[in-house]
Amino acid sequence: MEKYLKILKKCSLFYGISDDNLLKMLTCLGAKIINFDKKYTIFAEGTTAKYIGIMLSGTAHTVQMDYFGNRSVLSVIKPTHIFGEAFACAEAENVPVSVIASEPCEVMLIDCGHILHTCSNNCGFHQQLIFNLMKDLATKNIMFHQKIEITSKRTTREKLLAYLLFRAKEQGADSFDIPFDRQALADYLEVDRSGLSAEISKLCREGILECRKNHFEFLNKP
Amino acid sequence: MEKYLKILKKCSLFYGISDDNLLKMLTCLGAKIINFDKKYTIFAEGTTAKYIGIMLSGTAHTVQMDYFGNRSVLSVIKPTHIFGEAFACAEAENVPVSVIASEPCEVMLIDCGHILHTCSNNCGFHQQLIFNLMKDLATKNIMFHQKIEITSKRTTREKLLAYLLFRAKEQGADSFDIPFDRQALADYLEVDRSGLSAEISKLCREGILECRKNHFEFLNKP
DNA sequence: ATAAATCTGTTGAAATTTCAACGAAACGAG
DNA sequence: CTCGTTTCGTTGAAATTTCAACAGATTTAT
Repeated sequence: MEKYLKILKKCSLFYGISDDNLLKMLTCLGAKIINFDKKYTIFAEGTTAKYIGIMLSGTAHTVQMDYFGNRSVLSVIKPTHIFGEAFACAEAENVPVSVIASEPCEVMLIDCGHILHTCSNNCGFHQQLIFNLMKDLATKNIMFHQKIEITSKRTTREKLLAYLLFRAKEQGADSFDIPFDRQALADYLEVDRSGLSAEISKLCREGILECRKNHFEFLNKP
Repeated sequence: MEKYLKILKKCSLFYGISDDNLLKMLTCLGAKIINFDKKYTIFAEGTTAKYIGIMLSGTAHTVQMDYFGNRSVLSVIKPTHIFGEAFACAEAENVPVSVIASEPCEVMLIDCGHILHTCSNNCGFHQQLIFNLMKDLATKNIMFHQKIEITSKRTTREKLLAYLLFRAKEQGADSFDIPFDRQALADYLEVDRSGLSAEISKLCREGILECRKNHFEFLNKP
């Protein structure tokens, strides 16, 4: 476990908890670590939520499929991020999304019941843990607002610009990277991939944007 | 306060707390009650979140406007519902949405700091309150998933059907009401109002649906 | 009850998106 | 390095959405 301490300390779930206590707590919580290869399913749609996941290394996407097989990417999961906590905390019986590794991953899984119901040993850190979890849930709530704000735009161009302006603001620079390839970006924005490519080209031709793969730069903000 | 007890007891925030304790707690929390007329702003976009709201009577909508003035309705708030808790718990400084009364409302406001930071009197109910708040946040998180699932469909028809099928399932009947007028439904689905009206008419002509104002009935599920 | 305001359904034209198909470029495995 | 695979940008046609405008229905205010 100790080899993951550096990552775990950056995880919002463990904010304000000392190294010693963190390690003891993980044992107490029954935390386990599992590896997933690229494209493997970490949490599967339709199953019952029980575990909270913590990404230790690699990347995964939260993905939703509709009847017709259209894929929608809801979020990107990077090291130190936690995931699945909403379904676990709400005790959902039929999770409507999957979490899929987009590159090889190491994931820590913690049974949510162990967090919510203070253990018989009554470690005092549980209070802090619960508090951290609440702040995380609230923050994710707000992130969904952002996704909805972006995808509620009516045209591909507006969605793309709204998304890129958010990322630029987030990284505090006109020059920035995004964590999606074209198809994943199209899925996130809920638009057609080819139409998205066309729109990116158009913005470049218009001198508003410069783009090389996942790297973008605003030349003139619109 | 006592006249609101019946509503408050149905509020998920106070689940598992006895009447006596609830009334004592409200005093301790400094809860206050405010009235809003139709169309009045309860929480304004751009301000700092501090209070959690509890709807006592009336209805409100969570609304978001983009640069160009397009309105998006994110959720409907009915009596017993709580709102604003995500921003208050995350201590957001610039709330990106407004809450607007869609009919005259009575609202209870509680300073979120009073909930999160156990008071000096150290009433024991705070633990339960915090637990309830967490479950609420997790549940709302899942509701956003649903909105995203619906609006990620590509056509007006698919969005409308996805929405109506959710509502039918929710109310456990093929005959059901929705809490939106046409414009609000169009805003929720992120589509054009006239196109939505046209699609509703079309579904009725096709014998799939029957519709009278806010009341819908599936004759043949698609 | 009446007038004013709001909501709703319809239409057709214009704008936009989706879809399918293709070749070029980038990537990965052996 | 080369082959096979995946990603990417482009295109034009078909499908869909948006927009603007209007009239009938419904609701609200006086």
